[in-house]
Amino acid sequence: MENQLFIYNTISRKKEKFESIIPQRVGMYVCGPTVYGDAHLGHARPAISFDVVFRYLQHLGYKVRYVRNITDVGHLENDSDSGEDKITKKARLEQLEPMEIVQYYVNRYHRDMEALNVLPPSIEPHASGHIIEQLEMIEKIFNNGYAYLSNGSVYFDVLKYNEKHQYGKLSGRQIEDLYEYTRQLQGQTEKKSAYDFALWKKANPEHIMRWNSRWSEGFPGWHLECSAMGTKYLGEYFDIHGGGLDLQFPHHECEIAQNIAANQTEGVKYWMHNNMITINGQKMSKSLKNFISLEELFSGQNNLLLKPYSPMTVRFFILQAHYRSPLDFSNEALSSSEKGFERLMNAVKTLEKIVPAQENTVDVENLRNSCYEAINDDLNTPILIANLFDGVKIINSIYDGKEKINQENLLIIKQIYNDFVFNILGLKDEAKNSVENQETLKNVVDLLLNIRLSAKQNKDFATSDKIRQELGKLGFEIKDKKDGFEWELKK
RNA sequence: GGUCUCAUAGCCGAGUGGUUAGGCACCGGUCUGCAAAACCGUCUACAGCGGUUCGAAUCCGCUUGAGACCUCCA
Repeated sequence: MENQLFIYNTISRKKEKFESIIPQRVGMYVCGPTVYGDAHLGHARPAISFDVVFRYLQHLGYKVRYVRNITDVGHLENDSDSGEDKITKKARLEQLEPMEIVQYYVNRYHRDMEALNVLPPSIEPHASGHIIEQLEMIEKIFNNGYAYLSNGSVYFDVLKYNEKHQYGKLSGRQIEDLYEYTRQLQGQTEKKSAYDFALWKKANPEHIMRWNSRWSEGFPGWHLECSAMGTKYLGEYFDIHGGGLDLQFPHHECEIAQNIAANQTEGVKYWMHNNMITINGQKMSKSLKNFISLEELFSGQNNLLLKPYSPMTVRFFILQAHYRSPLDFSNEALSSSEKGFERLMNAVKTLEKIVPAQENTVDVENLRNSCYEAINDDLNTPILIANLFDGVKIINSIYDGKEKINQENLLIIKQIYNDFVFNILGLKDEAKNSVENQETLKNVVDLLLNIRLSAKQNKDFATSDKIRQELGKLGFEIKDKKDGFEWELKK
């Protein structure tokens, strides 16, 4: 029951039962960022979605090798007609070494991912560190007759490939459909047909990032790194390949073609694609310049933001939608996530305060089963969260004395919240490491509230209200209980 | 122009051929010296038009609208 995981496989367009190729082991490759700018909300989505996949597979007892690459060469820029690559352009602009730019943004990417509580992958290979592997792959493709040389550049021969294989299999396209609207690109004349793509690009004189090869001094094509690095670290056939929906075509389609052309295997068993984050109904992306960086989100420094949102608010916001649905950004939505997340965290804290009874009136088994059912159904985190909120009602009712829980079930429900909230969804209590744990401050606040309690007992409400009010101004929330009080510090 | 996806209450977002998703907001109640928190309750939707069906928001068709990909993109 607990490991009946079903995953929606893009290539079959169906939910399929997950069965790893090698028992108890999973190889997973996810397309990482191109490091020429700060990570934005859109980057958080695959990172978090596949972080949950990574966490859940481990929870199920799999030993997972998770590879997420860093793209630091090769991507041609949209508005540049010189065909220079993105990293190079930024470097010349700012008079820095290309690798200095790469390092700068990689560091910042790591910082943002850590804030979001995204676990680091097992291996994080750089495209620039795998030029040899990419050259070897081109060699294989070339020798198998699916590539041709033109002006020092090597192109993949899509028409040739399509004679025996189906180019467009992943994205459900027919090659004829592609023909009509293909844009006129620089270098088009070098290609035999419009949909051929570069495996190796000869570098222009001003192009700084370049490597020697038997064809020319140049750099690898845009789709090759994932094929080469995936194969190197996970083998020619591995379990899961993930990435954004926008990479489905042509990027992942080209990967499949390269894998078959080089190794006679598609390379991947389950293809998973996360949907986009939109803003005003339109995809958030660097090229559309409608993005909000994670740093801005956390600090509130962006005109689109009414206030800052904490990393866990952002994570919770993303998890409240299914990974294959589009998710629209809005301040209202983020704010509700913030409050909802707080409610969930409060219940988890309440759980620690519950004293078990002899009798039991709650059904925690049912709760646990519905949680597994949700996550097993193609990682349905919104349903999982809804179930956890049902549990919040149970927890609060117990704490209010309206329901009873025995020792055994209390341990189970604690386990459920620990597993699902922290280990699988990867949420964490952001207030945890703050003042509430600082002994001295805690004592001081308790002291004040004990004075207030005496004042209340003496019907000196002026004093008691003043204490509550002043503490409130400092961010403390006071909750009066039957025989005393509770408090917590709101950020 | 081609391929495809989606249209759910004030907002965000699941799901389903017949039974309450959930969160946030609002309103009412319990509790409280007053609050807060918590709990309970109210409101209760599936773009429009046809069709299939005992029954459709869920299946089919059409219309309208939105989006993605076809070009770097998470």
